Order: sequence, then structure tokens, then C-alpha cells
Amino acid sequence: MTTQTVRARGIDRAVEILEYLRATRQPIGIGDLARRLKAPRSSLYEIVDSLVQAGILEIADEQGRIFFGSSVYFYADAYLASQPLVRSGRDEVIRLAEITGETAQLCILLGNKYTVAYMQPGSRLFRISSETGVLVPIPWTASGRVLLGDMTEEQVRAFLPPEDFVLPNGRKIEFGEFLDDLRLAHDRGYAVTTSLADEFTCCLAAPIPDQITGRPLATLCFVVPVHTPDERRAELVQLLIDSSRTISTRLS
Amino acid sequence: MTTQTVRARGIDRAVEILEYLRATRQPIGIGDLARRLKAPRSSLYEIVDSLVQAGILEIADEQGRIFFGSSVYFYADAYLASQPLVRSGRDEVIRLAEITGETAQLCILLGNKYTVAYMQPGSRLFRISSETGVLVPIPWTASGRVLLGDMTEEQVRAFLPPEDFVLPNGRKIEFGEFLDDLRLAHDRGYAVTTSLADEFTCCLAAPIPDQITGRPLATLCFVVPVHTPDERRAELVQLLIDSSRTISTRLS
DNA sequence: CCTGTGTGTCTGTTATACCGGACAACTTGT
DNA sequence: ACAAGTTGTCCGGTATAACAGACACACAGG
Repeated sequence: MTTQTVRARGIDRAVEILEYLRATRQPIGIGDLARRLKAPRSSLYEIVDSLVQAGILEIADEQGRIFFGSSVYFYADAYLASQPLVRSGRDEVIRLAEITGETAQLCILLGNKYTVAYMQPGSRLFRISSETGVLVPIPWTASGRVLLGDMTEEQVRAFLPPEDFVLPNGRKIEFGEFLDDLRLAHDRGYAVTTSLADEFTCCLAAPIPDQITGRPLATLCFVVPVHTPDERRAELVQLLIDSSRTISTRLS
Repeated sequence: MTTQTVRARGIDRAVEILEYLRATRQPIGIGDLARRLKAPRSSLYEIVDSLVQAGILEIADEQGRIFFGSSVYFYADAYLASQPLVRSGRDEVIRLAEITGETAQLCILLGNKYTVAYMQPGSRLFRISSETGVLVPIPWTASGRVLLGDMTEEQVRAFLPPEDFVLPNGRKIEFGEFLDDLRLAHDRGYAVTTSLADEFTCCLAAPIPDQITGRPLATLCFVVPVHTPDERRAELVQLLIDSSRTISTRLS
């Protein structure tokens, strides 16, 4: 009499919980959670309790909903301290936002997605900014074009899921068109996209290359209004390139 | 024949690993880890693998040593964003920075450390700013004096590790001196420090009290040059007090 | 050369972590 | 009032996760 129930490991459940919270970014009750994850309630109560004890989760409100706890902050602090790239990248982003007044970002690859690792909003009246840590399809971004700049056609094909070529407005990016963008970005050492992920923004991105392999590890980028004049764009691109060079040398 | 081996749960092992890394703040090999945690190697290989898959840990170097992975960074980001205090505090910080032109911050306690949860740089030629999310010893800051304002001597002693009383320049803050600062901050409803964590800054901090308990949850603060005149300081302190009252009522 | 100490992988065994299901105590809506 | 849905806790059975131990391999040192 095999009940064919997959008896999951506690760790896997725990990871599922954390990933769920990361994706939704809001507290959830344990009952709800059990339904979403298709996990037995009784198990979740135990696991959540362990994680709450450790401060990895916290009871977020009176209804007993749970969310991340302060421990993850300490973990992140240790992680950042261990990552020279992010550490110096942050400083440079803050500096760039200050001297230009534009929104500056440090972007990295996470699996086959793109994400903003750190962002400093500009000082314009109407700010354009994106949330950090949200996973975005690579073809939607200028930074993505820079980050894949050194891949072959086959590598890109294998790396990106087809659905990622569909923009938020429904338009589909042709693969050939995207590949041309990659080549251009690779040759010029930066990428520019206008009205791609949305109508009113222009993104400028430059790679931070690994000192040894030369492969892009991350990007620095500005997010500016589409109507920004070409001269200003060129000026900003130059700043990105200078900054990324600074970081790159500082890393070795 | 009871072998009296405590067969630990995977989750507990995982938590132990994370806590160990948090404490030591540096990568460690799995063999070493097994020895330190008195855990079987074979189990650790499995658990570490799960956590690496989830991005919670990463292989940090060629020797296969492990450390925190990028996922914890995103968990922490979600955590900060989830704090209602941070959300409404953010708006007020932006407003304060705009109307005064000074660098304004929202500061909170995380465990027994202090951190800047959100910061808006001022519009001076030379800006003074600190990074958000970096954990700082409480005695180094004006906000710290406000945040502990309602603790008894014994509570403070138990709460703060002795090494946190040593400033970046090596000077040691006497416990009695620190306690006097706390009392003063508590009585006046704000704290001012000059040339404490560094030579050229003056910090002004006011508490955001819990509506019910009255205990300080966080602080609003300005970071200004040391030579800022007294009248200006008084003016800024008043703004902080008004703003924190606004936030405090908005939270209930 | 051999010896000792480190990896990372793969067993078979068994103690138990996970599970399903039952329970009381609360809401909520009609 | 009742029914239908919660939520947090408890408990006993069993599938299996955690364990101990063995294995091949790669070093380093004498």
C-alpha cells in the first residue's frame, strides 16, 4: 500500500518557504503557505518555528503571518562584506548618482535572470527607479545585453528561455535582433536601450569585467528619461566606463 | 543497544551552519565545518548542497570553501522593505532632506547593532553620507543613544558587547559617560554627538516612539558638518521631532 | 618509496522527522 | 442559531533522511 506521498526533507521545505517569501515580498499566514506550497500544515508549523527561533523568519503581525526576520540582514551583511564586487560597486553607484543626479544601478546575473543588486535614486523631481532583487528577463534590459556580450549564439539560445523575449507590452523581440544588440554592446563596450521595458525610459549600461578572464561580472547603469539628449547620454556612458574601470582595477 | 547519537534534523543543521558563518564571517571548508559543528560529513555534504542550490550558500573559492550566497541579499532587501516603519519613514526622510538640504537618515536597531535603514543625501557641495544596511556598534552613534534611552544600566550592560565601546580611532568610551548620554537623550527627547565616529560630522537624532509602549522603535537623524551653528542645530532638531511625531501617529 | 591527512562520493542501516488526521477554540457569514 | 471555514496543537505510524563507515583519489612530507 504505497501512498505515493513524497515525503519532503525539512530543508527543502524551508528553502521553498524562503523562495516564496522572496518572490511575493509580503507576509503570509501558515495556513495559506501550506496551501500554496502543497505542504502539510503540521510540518510547516514545526519548520517555521525552527526558522523563527533562528530569527530567519519573524511573526510579522497579530494574525500570525510570517515574513523574513532580522537574521537574514546579518547574513546579507556578511555576504556583502565578502563580495568585493558588490562592496565597491555600491560606493561607485552612490557616487555616480550624486554627481549626475540620475538614478544609478549595479546589476548582476542571477541564474538566467537579471537583477538590480543595488540602486541609488536620482534627484529629479520625477524619479525613475526599479526595485532591487526582482528578477527580470535578460532581453528586457541594456545591462542584459552587456552581460551576455561574450556568449556565442548557441550559448545564448541555451541560456535564455523563449518566453523571456516577450516584453511587458506583449511585443516579441526577434532573436536575431537581440543577437545584433549583443554584438554591438560587446564591440562598443556599452549598451543603450530606449523605450524597451517601458515607454519612457532609456538605459545606459557598461560592463565591469573580470580582471583575468575579461568576462563581464556585473554592470553599472543609468536609468534616464527617453528624451535625454545624445550629448548627455555620451557623457553618462563615459562616466560608467570610467567607474567600471575603477572597480575592475580595485578588485585585483 | 542505544548508540545515544542525537540524530539532528536537517533544518537544525542548516541553521547551525548559517549561524556559524554569521559569527565567523569567513568561508570554511565542509570538512572543517563538520569538525566545528560536530556533525557527520556525509550529512553536511547533502545539506550544503541543498543550500548552494538555493543560492543561500555559495562555493566561495577553488578549494571548495563555502559562504553565504546571493539569495540572502535579496531576503534582506525584502525584509527591510516589509517593515512599515521603514516604508513611512522613507517618505519623511526624503522630505527632510529636501526642505533642509541636509543628509537625513532613518535608523533602526537590528539585534544589538545599529543600522541606517534609509538615507537621503543632502544638497551640499560636500555631502556626508553613510551606507545603508551596514551594521554599526550602537555607542558610535547619536541614534544609538536615543534608541537605548529607556533601558536600565543592567539592561544596557547585558545588551552591548564590550568591544563596541571602542571607536574607529581606537578611543574607548567609558560606560558611565555613555550612560549619562543615554539619560540626557531620554530627558531631552533627542541626542547630539559631535566628532564621535569621525572627526568632521555632527549627528542629530530624535526617536520615533511606539504609539502604545512609548519605547523608541527607530530614529530620524541628520548628519551635518561639525561647524554647524547652534541655532541651525536647534532648528533641525525641531524638524526631526515634528517628523517623528508624524510618523508615529501614521503607524497607528 | 610509504604514511598520514585531506578530499568528495556512495553505500546499508535505523532512529526519527515528516506526515495525515483528529482535536478544540475561534471566526465568519447567513 | 447553525454551518463552514479558519487556526494552532497533539499524536501515532512509517517512509526515509540522517547517520556511520568504507571507498577511491589527491595531495604533502619525510
